Amino acid sequence: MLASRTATNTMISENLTEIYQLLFDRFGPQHWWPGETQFEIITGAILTQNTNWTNVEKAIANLKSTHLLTPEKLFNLDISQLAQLIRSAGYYNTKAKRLKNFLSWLFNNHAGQLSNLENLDTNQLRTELLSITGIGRETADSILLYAFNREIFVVDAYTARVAIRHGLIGPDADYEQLRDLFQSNLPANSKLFNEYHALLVRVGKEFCRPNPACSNCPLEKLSHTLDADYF
DNA sequence: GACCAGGCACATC
DNA sequence: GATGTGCATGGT
Repeated sequence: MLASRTATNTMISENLTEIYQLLFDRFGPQHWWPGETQFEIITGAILTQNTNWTNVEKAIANLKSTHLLTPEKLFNLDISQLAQLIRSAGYYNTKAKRLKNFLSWLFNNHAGQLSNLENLDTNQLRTELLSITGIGRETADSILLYAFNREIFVVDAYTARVAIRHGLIGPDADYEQLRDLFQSNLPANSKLFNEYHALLVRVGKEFCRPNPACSNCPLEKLSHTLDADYF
């Protein structure tokens, strides 16, 4: 049992490495997360929930052009004004509240300083982020990886689709099982996790779509690709 | 006009 | 615990 389990895990590691190489060879570095500051990355992570990134870019451009993209400025900004500035990102009333929730937590618990969060260990920071209404697992993990360079693998709809379609995990895997798949079978390296997740989003957008089946996908060469019965 | 996009909380069963 | 629904803009 132990031997077969070890062999299986080794195969998964090899498959994950092969996938990474195929994606990186095709697409090259993705330069994620797009954002000049830690706070811009965090803001983008909340604004991009179930939303196309181009819509988020417009909202962030508004916050930048009005010189409001700092924790202090947004914390003091009227929520209805914030909602209007981020309108293009969709769900703008909901997301204005969520940004405010994050900022209230930051100011009430950490003196409004992102630098104070660097002192928290990854598990504690993750737990605290998840306690904020409007910050779920993907958003928390995006913040941990892309804003704080923590060794957390971000799971999203693309990650799940690629992993399930290529037989790396069963079709009913939940978020934490998917995160564990990558974190337990890859070296704990935030640079690798950063690039890997970005590449999965890239291949998911361009090829690994629900329908029709992919064509000319860089992962066609994988030997363990399943028929697309799961989607 | 339909469908999709780098989710999440909440109600209901 | 699983399932359904509201939230909303902008591109294809």
